[in-house]
Amino acid sequence: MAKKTQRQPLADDNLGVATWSVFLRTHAALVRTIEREVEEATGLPLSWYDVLLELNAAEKGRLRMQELAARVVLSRTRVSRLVDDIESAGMVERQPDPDDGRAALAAITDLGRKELLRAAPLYLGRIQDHFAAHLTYQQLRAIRDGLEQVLAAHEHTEP
Amino acid sequence: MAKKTQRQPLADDNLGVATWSVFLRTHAALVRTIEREVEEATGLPLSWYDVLLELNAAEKGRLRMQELAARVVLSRTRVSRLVDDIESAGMVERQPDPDDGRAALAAITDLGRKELLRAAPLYLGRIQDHFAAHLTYQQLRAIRDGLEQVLAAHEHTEP
DNA sequence: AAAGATTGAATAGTCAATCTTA
DNA sequence: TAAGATTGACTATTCAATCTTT
Repeated sequence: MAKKTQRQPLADDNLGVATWSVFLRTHAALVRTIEREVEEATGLPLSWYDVLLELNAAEKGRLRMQELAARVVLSRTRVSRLVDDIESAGMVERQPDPDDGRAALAAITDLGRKELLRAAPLYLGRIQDHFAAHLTYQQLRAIRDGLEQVLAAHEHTEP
Repeated sequence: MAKKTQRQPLADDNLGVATWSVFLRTHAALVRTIEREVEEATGLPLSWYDVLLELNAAEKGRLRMQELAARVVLSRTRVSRLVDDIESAGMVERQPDPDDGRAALAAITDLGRKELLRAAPLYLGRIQDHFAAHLTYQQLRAIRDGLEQVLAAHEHTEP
């Protein structure tokens, strides 16, 4: 009846926890490395890239601050100050929302698009080198589909 | 010759980038939620749990600060101050290293083990609910194995 | 000088309070 | 009053500087 789980009851003795653990460790290692390398190579912090990417993909290249915050991955709760910084660098500009005087729009500028296009291949290259290159097509699909399920379930529960 | 990549050259038009993207989004969403829920339920910050878990698993329940920093996932560069805080709460204690006067050992106390054992089932439950429950056995294995490959490759390149 | 650890100073991230418009 | 955004104040994270021991 004695089982090996007795020896180390808190560790990776079950598949779900082991998967979660490697998920955390991989994120910590890769995000830091890629962030540093992209900033070294382009001068653009990854958080700026994140904002410019979302604005560029949006209708008319602009979004309300709230929507921008919802789409961005890296600096969620800092968007207002982040946009300040990127605006100082001339890569976005704030515009009033014609439909709602309370809202503010952040719009990507020509310089912003230029910088985004310059940085993009470098970022994509790092993702390829550090992440995708080590996985097979089947593994990539399994990870993408699996995590999409997890994320969908999460968005279903949390508002 | 025209291809659809022309339309949206920066977005998720390739599997590697799409997988990376959902990887980032899942991490951002889940870590925040689980962190909050575990702290609410146990009073123990996840960063403390992280430290206690590694110390508990280590030989004699203690590690040199450097080794602890290397094993911890959440607050890598903060270990010294983190151990200060956990020490104030009586869950770890610093000990001199008999073999090297420069080094310091962090050792888990009885209270630390008690708190860890109390928090563990709650943390594991959240991992199950928010993460593992939404994946099949096959998906969990694919994610675990895939990310382990990625991490191994990373540790092979970066020292 | 170099390794191990801690600390100071700067940036990033979070939560609640505030200010403006609907 | 409530929604949208910004700001203040607090905590977390990081990097370089420092202090001690080898």
